[in-house]
This record gives sequence, structure tokens and C-alpha cells, in this order.
Amino acid sequence: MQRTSFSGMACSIARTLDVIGEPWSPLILRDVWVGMNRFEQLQSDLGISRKVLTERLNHLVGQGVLERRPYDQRPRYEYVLTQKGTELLDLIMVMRGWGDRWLAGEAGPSVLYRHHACGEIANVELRCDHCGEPMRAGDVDLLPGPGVAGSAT
Amino acid sequence: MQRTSFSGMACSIARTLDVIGEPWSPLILRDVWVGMNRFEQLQSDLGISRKVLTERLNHLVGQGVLERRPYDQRPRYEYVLTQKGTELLDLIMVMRGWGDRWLAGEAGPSVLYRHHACGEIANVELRCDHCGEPMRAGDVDLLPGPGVAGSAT
DNA sequence: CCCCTGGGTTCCTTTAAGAGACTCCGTGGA
DNA sequence: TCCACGGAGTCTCTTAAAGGAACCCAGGGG
Repeated sequence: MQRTSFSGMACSIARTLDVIGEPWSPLILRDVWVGMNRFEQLQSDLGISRKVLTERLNHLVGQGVLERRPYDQRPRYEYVLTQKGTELLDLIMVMRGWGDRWLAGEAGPSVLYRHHACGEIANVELRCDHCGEPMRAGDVDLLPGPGVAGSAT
Repeated sequence: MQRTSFSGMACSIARTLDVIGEPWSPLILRDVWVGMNRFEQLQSDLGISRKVLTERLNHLVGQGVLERRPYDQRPRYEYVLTQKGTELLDLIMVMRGWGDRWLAGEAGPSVLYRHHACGEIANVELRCDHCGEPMRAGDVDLLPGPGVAGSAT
């Protein structure tokens, strides 16, 4: 299909979608996170078409989320998360949390997180980076920021 | 294109993508959050095709993320977030945070959050729901959970 | 009585995803 | 020396989803 690019929108959500909004991209990030760094691994784990995997990897590398680097004398490459990509994993963790809560079914979650700081199996929670209290959608007012469309400064 | 459904995968991330992974869906949620509840509002704000908007809304209602309800004697409807949908906004907030940090450009964020609890402009941060310390991808070990594929219990 | 408005449906075009065969390039074994 | 192999892609063809625009229907209002 044709697809509208979101990148022109003055909205960080739309711009983020332009980076990882395409089908498969979040799953690729998850796999790279857990150590599936090579093309063949990703392709066989996900069952994604090789053509699409190539496109996604190129896009993610182009966006600075992944880095492609050789791991051998032969032309062999692996994909690793950059800092930008590592921070995107926040999104993956929150997705996992919501999916576990609302969609996991009777079997329960397929992956658990053990938090280094406390050693416990735990989940992520959104908190205010200012006061540390919980901060979810109902806990905030939305205000126009400096980057709103139309405010040319 | 054909699109592979992720719903068969034993992965909460994949299942979450089946709910909001399609193009436009996160932007629709954002708009509904900020008070754009009607078909015409959404269509003109996003510039999405009416056909696709219909499909997305039906899907989100079917998944229990939105609720469609009449607001008039005439056949007029509006879409509101359910509890399930409201909790999905965590994802939107985290996306906004990442996008602001890495993609906002010189203009800065277009929306700011004022946190009710402290009254300050703030951002979300991921913390452990057990000990309250920061909890990001590098702060956890991944362990197999009860719902892993193959563990028929 | 006719038109307006909200909320869709229909139809056609364009393009992206799926599937699978094919290529290219170093290396390792015979 | 030559061949097979494995990783990492490319190519080609088919199918289906997004875009876009016209059309439809039900209540009201003038």
C-alpha cells in the first residue's frame, strides 16, 4: 500500500512511529536485545521475509537505532543497539507490561524481568522524573510546548 | 500488502502489536486522549483516509481499547478510551519521551506534561514496581516465564 | 421539502509485505 | 585446485492493505 509518512507532523509520537512504527521493527529490536544479532538468526526466529528484514535493518541503521558491524574477516555482519536504540527498549518493556496484563491469557508471561537493584522479579512502572510519584495519563495536564506547529521561533 | 498476524506468537510484545501495531493506531489513541472523540475530528486532524479510519476504529473497539457510544438522538457516535485503552497511554507517553529526546529538533517538544502530584512540568521515567529504583533495559536479566512456548501446563 | 451534517461505505489505484529462488563471497575440506 | 557451504543479502512475482475521492443514509432545521 502507499503509506503516509508521519515525519512531517509536529508530534514526537508521530516521529517515533517513523522510526519504529513499521511492521516487525519492535520485534527486531526485542530480538537484538536478547542477543539475536545476525541476519539469519533474525530471519529464522521471526519468520519475516528476507526482503522486508533487509529493509527494516537498513532503516533502523539509518535512523541510528542499530549499528551494523563486521564480526569476521569474511563479509559477515551483526547488528547491535546504539544508545538511541537501547533507550527505545523502554518502549518494548512497557509494551510487554501492557501485553502481559491484558493479553497474556492463562499461561502468564513468557518472559520475566529480574531487577538488578533488588534482585526481584518485577515490572516497570511509570513515575515522574521530578517528584518520583506515579505518573500516568490520568495524572497529567497537557500543555502546549515550544515545538507546537505554527510557533516559528 | 499481506501482513503476517503476530497474534500466534507467544510474546506479549507481538500481541500488543496486534492491537495497536497498525499504522495510525497510536495516533488515534493520542487524539482520543486529548479529546478528539468523533470520526470527523479524527479524520480531519490526522488526514487519514476515511476507509482506514473506519477499519482502525472498529479494530480498536473490537479489542476493547475504545468504546463507541452514541451522543445524540441522531445516529452520532463518539469514541472513548476504556480502562484497557487508558493503560495503553503509558506507551504513548513513553514514545513521546523518546521522540522528544532524540527527534524533537531545535524547536523542542510540542506538548508538555504537568504532573498533578507535584505541579511541575515533568517527564515519565521507568521504575521498578517492587523497589522503586530506576529499571531500564540494562537493569534487568531476562528469565523464561510460565507462558513460554512449549511449556504446556 | 430540500438540504446539511456526521458517520460512514464503495471503488479504483498504488505500493508494501510475503514467499521463495537466486547471487556473491570467503573459507574449509577433498 | 576445485567444490560445497554458510552468511548475508538481492530479485521477481503475487497478494493485500493504504490513499483518495465519490457516494450513501438518517435525522433535523429552515
